[in-house]
Amino acid sequence: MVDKRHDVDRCDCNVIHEEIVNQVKAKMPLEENLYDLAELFKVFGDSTRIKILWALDEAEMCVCDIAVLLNMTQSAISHQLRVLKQARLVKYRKDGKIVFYSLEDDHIKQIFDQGLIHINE
Amino acid sequence: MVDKRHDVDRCDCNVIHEEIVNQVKAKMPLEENLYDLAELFKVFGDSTRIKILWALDEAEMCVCDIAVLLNMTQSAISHQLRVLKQARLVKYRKDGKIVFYSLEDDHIKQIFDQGLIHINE
DNA sequence: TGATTACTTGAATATATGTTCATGTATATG
DNA sequence: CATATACATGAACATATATTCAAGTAATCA
Repeated sequence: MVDKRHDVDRCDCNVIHEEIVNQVKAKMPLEENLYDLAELFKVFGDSTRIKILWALDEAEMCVCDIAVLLNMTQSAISHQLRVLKQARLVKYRKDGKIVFYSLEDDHIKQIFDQGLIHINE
Repeated sequence: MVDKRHDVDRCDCNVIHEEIVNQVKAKMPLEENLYDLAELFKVFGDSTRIKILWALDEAEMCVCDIAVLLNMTQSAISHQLRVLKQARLVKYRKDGKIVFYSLEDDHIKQIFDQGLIHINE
Protein backbone atom coordinates (compact mmCIF):
# COMPACT_ATOMS: atom_id res chain seq x y z
CA MET A 1 0.00 0.00 0.00
CA VAL A 2 1.24 3.46 -0.89
CA ASP A 3 1.13 6.37 1.50
CA LYS A 4 -1.54 8.64 0.09
CA ARG A 5 -0.88 11.82 2.12
CA HIS A 6 -0.63 14.15 -0.82
CA ASP A 7 -2.11 17.18 1.03
CA VAL A 8 1.20 19.01 1.38
CA ASP A 9 4.69 18.54 0.02
CA ARG A 10 6.47 16.16 2.37
CA CYS A 11 10.19 15.67 2.77
CA ASP A 12 12.51 13.22 4.48
CA CYS A 13 12.50 15.37 7.62
CA ASN A 14 8.89 14.44 8.22
CA VAL A 15 9.90 10.80 8.56
CA ILE A 16 13.00 11.51 10.65
CA HIS A 17 11.21 13.98 12.94
CA GLU A 18 7.87 12.19 12.89
CA GLU A 19 7.82 11.61 16.62
CA ILE A 20 8.61 15.22 17.52
CA VAL A 21 5.98 16.52 15.11
CA ASN A 22 3.40 14.17 16.59
CA GLN A 23 4.28 15.24 20.12
CA VAL A 24 3.91 18.90 19.24
CA LYS A 25 0.66 18.18 17.43
CA ALA A 26 -0.69 16.45 20.54
CA LYS A 27 0.16 19.42 22.73
CA MET A 28 -1.28 22.09 20.42
CA PRO A 29 -4.39 23.88 21.68
CA LEU A 30 -7.59 23.49 19.72
CA GLU A 31 -7.62 25.11 16.30
CA GLU A 32 -10.62 27.15 17.42
CA ASN A 33 -8.84 28.61 20.47
CA LEU A 34 -5.81 29.62 18.44
CA TYR A 35 -8.09 31.25 15.89
CA ASP A 36 -9.84 33.23 18.63
CA LEU A 37 -6.49 34.25 20.05
CA ALA A 38 -5.37 35.52 16.65
CA GLU A 39 -8.64 37.44 16.31
CA LEU A 40 -8.03 39.12 19.66
CA PHE A 41 -4.50 40.16 18.72
CA LYS A 42 -5.76 41.36 15.35
CA VAL A 43 -7.91 43.85 17.25
CA PHE A 44 -4.81 45.05 19.14
CA GLY A 45 -2.89 45.19 15.87
CA ASP A 46 -3.96 48.71 14.90
CA SER A 47 -2.47 51.85 16.41
CA THR A 48 -5.78 53.72 16.44
CA ARG A 49 -7.40 50.99 18.52
CA ILE A 50 -4.35 50.70 20.76
CA LYS A 51 -4.56 54.43 21.43
CA ILE A 52 -8.28 54.27 22.16
CA LEU A 53 -7.79 51.42 24.63
CA TRP A 54 -4.87 53.17 26.25
CA ALA A 55 -6.91 56.34 26.63
CA LEU A 56 -9.91 54.50 28.07
CA ASP A 57 -7.62 52.84 30.58
CA GLU A 58 -6.97 56.33 31.94
CA ALA A 59 -10.53 57.60 31.91
CA GLU A 60 -14.05 56.98 30.62
CA MET A 61 -14.48 59.16 27.53
CA CYS A 62 -17.10 60.13 24.94
CA VAL A 63 -16.64 59.65 21.22
CA CYS A 64 -15.86 63.22 20.25
CA ASP A 65 -13.33 63.60 23.07
CA ILE A 66 -11.48 60.54 21.80
CA ALA A 67 -11.66 62.00 18.30
CA VAL A 68 -10.07 65.25 19.45
CA LEU A 69 -7.50 63.43 21.57
CA LEU A 70 -6.35 61.35 18.60
CA ASN A 71 -6.97 64.09 16.03
CA MET A 72 -9.29 61.91 13.95
CA THR A 73 -12.88 62.14 12.76
CA GLN A 74 -15.74 60.99 14.99
CA SER A 75 -16.74 58.58 12.26
CA ALA A 76 -13.40 56.83 12.20
CA ILE A 77 -13.41 56.56 15.99
CA SER A 78 -16.98 55.28 16.00
CA HIS A 79 -16.11 52.56 13.49
CA GLN A 80 -13.18 51.43 15.61
CA LEU A 81 -15.24 51.52 18.81
CA ARG A 82 -17.63 49.11 17.12
CA VAL A 83 -14.74 46.70 16.51
CA LEU A 84 -13.66 47.03 20.14
CA LYS A 85 -17.24 46.50 21.29
CA GLN A 86 -17.58 43.33 19.22
CA ALA A 87 -14.35 42.03 20.77
CA ARG A 88 -15.84 42.72 24.22
CA LEU A 89 -12.99 45.06 25.02
CA VAL A 90 -15.07 48.19 25.68
CA LYS A 91 -18.52 48.92 27.04
CA TYR A 92 -20.61 52.10 26.94
CA ARG A 93 -23.28 54.04 28.78
CA LYS A 94 -25.53 56.72 27.37
CA ASP A 95 -26.09 60.05 29.06
CA GLY A 96 -28.47 62.05 26.89
CA LYS A 97 -26.91 62.33 23.47
CA ILE A 98 -23.46 61.61 24.82
CA VAL A 99 -22.10 58.06 24.78
CA PHE A 100 -19.35 57.32 27.26
CA TYR A 101 -17.02 54.42 26.54
CA SER A 102 -14.88 52.58 29.04
CA LEU A 103 -12.82 49.39 29.26
CA GLU A 104 -14.72 46.17 29.68
CA ASP A 105 -11.73 44.16 30.75
CA ASP A 106 -9.30 44.86 33.59
CA HIS A 107 -6.23 43.15 32.20
CA ILE A 108 -5.95 44.77 28.77
CA LYS A 109 -3.17 46.93 30.15
CA GLN A 110 -1.38 43.80 31.35
CA ILE A 111 -1.38 42.40 27.81
CA PHE A 112 0.03 45.70 26.55
CA ASP A 113 2.72 45.73 29.22
CA GLN A 114 3.79 42.21 28.24
CA GLY A 115 4.07 43.43 24.64
CA LEU A 116 6.16 46.42 25.67
CA ILE A 117 8.57 44.12 27.49
CA HIS A 118 9.31 42.44 24.17
CA ILE A 119 9.72 45.74 22.35
CA ASN A 120 12.06 47.24 24.93
CA GLU A 121 14.19 44.14 25.45
CA MET B 1 -9.79 86.09 18.12
CA VAL B 2 -11.48 82.99 16.86
CA ASP B 3 -10.33 79.50 17.77
CA LYS B 4 -8.84 78.13 14.58
CA ARG B 5 -8.57 74.43 15.47
CA HIS B 6 -10.35 73.13 12.40
CA ASP B 7 -8.36 69.85 12.20
CA VAL B 8 -11.23 67.68 13.43
CA ASP B 9 -14.90 68.21 14.09
CA ARG B 10 -15.15 69.53 17.62
CA CYS B 11 -18.20 69.50 19.85
CA ASP B 12 -19.27 71.04 23.15
CA CYS B 13 -17.94 68.01 25.01
CA ASN B 14 -14.41 69.01 24.13
CA VAL B 15 -14.82 72.25 26.10
CA ILE B 16 -16.62 70.59 29.01
CA HIS B 17 -14.16 67.69 29.22
CA GLU B 18 -11.10 69.70 28.22
CA GLU B 19 -9.24 69.03 31.43
CA ILE B 20 -9.81 65.26 31.34
CA VAL B 21 -8.74 65.06 27.70
CA ASN B 22 -5.58 67.03 28.47
CA GLN B 23 -4.77 64.80 31.42
CA VAL B 24 -5.18 61.65 29.33
CA LYS B 25 -3.10 63.24 26.56
CA ALA B 26 -0.32 63.95 29.03
CA LYS B 27 -0.27 60.36 30.25
CA MET B 28 -0.31 58.72 26.80
CA PRO B 29 2.88 56.90 25.77
CA LEU B 30 4.82 58.18 22.78
CA GLU B 31 3.10 57.79 19.43
CA GLU B 32 6.08 55.74 18.28
CA ASN B 33 5.84 53.22 21.12
CA LEU B 34 2.13 52.67 20.57
CA TYR B 35 2.80 52.17 16.86
CA ASP B 36 5.46 49.56 17.62
CA LEU B 37 3.10 47.84 20.04
CA ALA B 38 0.41 47.68 17.35
CA GLU B 39 2.97 46.27 14.91
CA LEU B 40 3.86 43.52 17.38
CA PHE B 41 0.23 42.55 17.93
CA LYS B 42 -0.35 42.64 14.17
CA VAL B 43 2.21 39.86 13.90
CA PHE B 44 0.28 37.86 16.51
CA GLY B 45 -2.97 38.61 14.70
CA ASP B 46 -2.78 35.73 12.24
CA SER B 47 -3.66 32.17 13.15
CA THR B 48 -0.89 30.67 11.00
CA ARG B 49 1.74 32.68 12.84
CA ILE B 50 0.14 31.96 16.21
CA LYS B 51 0.31 28.24 15.42
CA ILE B 52 3.95 28.46 14.33
CA LEU B 53 4.93 30.29 17.50
CA TRP B 54 2.97 27.87 19.65
CA ALA B 55 4.66 24.92 17.95
CA LEU B 56 8.13 26.43 18.33
CA ASP B 57 7.45 26.98 22.00
CA GLU B 58 7.20 23.20 22.28
CA ALA B 59 10.19 22.32 20.14
CA GLU B 60 12.73 23.59 17.65
CA MET B 61 11.48 22.59 14.21
CA CYS B 62 12.47 22.72 10.55
CA VAL B 63 10.37 24.39 7.86
CA CYS B 64 8.90 21.27 6.27
CA ASP B 65 7.96 19.80 9.64
CA ILE B 66 6.02 22.96 10.48
CA ALA B 67 4.40 22.75 7.04
CA VAL B 68 3.25 19.19 7.66
CA LEU B 69 2.16 20.00 11.20
CA LEU B 70 -0.05 22.84 9.99
CA ASN B 71 -0.97 21.15 6.70
CA MET B 72 0.28 24.06 4.62
CA THR B 73 2.86 24.55 1.88
CA GLN B 74 6.52 25.12 2.73
CA SER B 75 6.35 28.37 0.81
CA ALA B 76 3.53 29.75 2.91
CA ILE B 77 5.35 28.78 6.10
CA SER B 78 8.60 30.26 4.85
CA HIS B 79 6.90 33.58 4.09
CA GLN B 80 5.42 33.69 7.59
CA LEU B 81 8.73 32.75 9.20
CA ARG B 82 10.23 35.76 7.48
CA VAL B 83 7.63 37.98 9.13
CA LEU B 84 8.36 36.39 12.51
CA LYS B 85 12.09 36.79 11.93
CA GLN B 86 11.68 40.50 11.13
CA ALA B 87 9.69 40.94 14.34
CA ARG B 88 12.57 39.28 16.23
CA LEU B 89 10.24 36.57 17.47
CA VAL B 90 12.09 33.60 16.01
CA LYS B 91 15.70 32.73 15.25
CA TYR B 92 17.21 29.94 13.15
CA ARG B 93 20.23 27.73 12.75
CA LYS B 94 21.29 25.84 9.66
CA ASP B 95 22.30 22.18 9.72
CA GLY B 96 23.20 21.22 6.18
CA LYS B 97 20.21 21.95 4.01
CA ILE B 98 17.87 21.90 6.95
CA VAL B 99 16.96 25.14 8.72
CA PHE B 100 15.78 24.81 12.29
CA TYR B 101 13.66 27.58 13.74
CA SER B 102 13.12 28.33 17.42
CA LEU B 103 11.70 31.10 19.59
CA GLU B 104 13.84 34.16 20.10
CA ASP B 105 11.88 35.46 23.05
CA ASP B 106 11.04 33.65 26.28
CA HIS B 107 7.82 35.44 27.16
CA ILE B 108 5.83 35.02 23.96
CA LYS B 109 3.85 32.29 25.68
CA GLN B 110 3.11 34.69 28.53
CA ILE B 111 1.56 37.17 26.11
CA PHE B 112 -0.55 34.36 24.63
CA ASP B 113 -1.65 33.22 28.08
CA GLN B 114 -2.76 36.75 28.93
CA GLY B 115 -4.80 36.78 25.75
CA LEU B 116 -6.41 33.44 26.57
CA ILE B 117 -7.47 34.80 29.96
CA HIS B 118 -9.53 37.41 28.15
CA ILE B 119 -11.04 34.89 25.74
CA ASN B 120 -11.99 32.42 28.46
CA GLU B 121 -13.35 34.97 30.91
C1' DT C 1 28.93 16.80 -12.35
C1' DG C 2 24.13 16.27 -12.52
C1' DA C 3 20.14 15.43 -9.80
C1' DT C 4 17.66 15.90 -5.64
C1' DT C 5 16.37 18.05 -1.37
C1' DA C 6 15.20 21.93 1.81
C1' DC C 7 14.29 26.27 1.70
C1' DT C 8 13.77 31.19 -0.10
C1' DT C 9 11.97 34.71 -2.91
C1' DG C 10 9.25 37.61 -6.22
C1' DA C 11 5.10 38.35 -8.68
C1' DA C 12 0.30 37.67 -8.93
C1' DT C 13 -4.11 37.17 -6.95
C1' DA C 14 -7.79 37.28 -3.83
C1' DT C 15 -9.34 38.97 0.35
C1' DA C 16 -9.39 41.90 4.40
C1' DT C 17 -9.19 46.26 6.53
C1' DG C 18 -9.05 51.50 7.81
C1' DT C 19 -10.68 55.85 6.65
C1' DT C 20 -13.70 59.05 4.32
C1' DC C 21 -17.98 60.78 2.84
C1' DA C 22 -22.78 61.06 2.89
C1' DT C 23 -26.65 59.93 5.27
C1' DG C 24 -29.52 58.34 9.15
C1' DT C 25 -31.07 58.24 14.09
C1' DA C 26 -31.83 59.69 18.83
C1' DT C 27 -31.71 63.33 22.11
C1' DA C 28 -31.72 68.10 23.49
C1' DT C 29 -32.95 72.96 22.77
C1' DG C 30 -35.00 77.30 21.24
C1' DC D 1 -42.09 71.79 15.78
C1' DA D 2 -37.77 72.96 13.61
C1' DT D 3 -32.96 72.93 14.42
C1' DA D 4 -28.69 71.44 16.31
C1' DT D 5 -25.81 68.05 18.51
C1' DA D 6 -23.58 63.46 19.33
C1' DC D 7 -23.11 59.40 17.42
C1' DA D 8 -23.88 55.33 14.17
C1' DT D 9 -23.84 53.26 9.75
C1' DG D 10 -23.38 51.87 4.77
C1' DA D 11 -20.93 52.34 0.54
C1' DA D 12 -16.75 53.47 -1.70
C1' DC D 13 -11.99 53.72 -1.95
C1' DA D 14 -7.24 52.86 -1.22
C1' DT D 15 -4.05 50.06 1.01
C1' DA D 16 -2.36 45.97 3.30
C1' DT D 17 -1.80 41.17 3.63
C1' DA D 18 -1.94 35.83 3.15
C1' DT D 19 -1.41 32.30 0.02
C1' DT D 20 -0.15 30.31 -4.39
C1' DC D 21 2.75 29.54 -8.20
C1' DA D 22 6.97 29.60 -10.54
C1' DA D 23 11.62 30.16 -10.30
C1' DG D 24 15.98 30.51 -7.79
C1' DT D 25 19.73 29.19 -4.27
C1' DA D 26 22.53 26.31 -1.34
C1' DA D 27 23.73 21.87 0.36
C1' DT D 28 23.85 16.81 -0.32
C1' DC D 29 24.50 12.65 -2.81
C1' DA D 30 24.93 9.30 -6.54
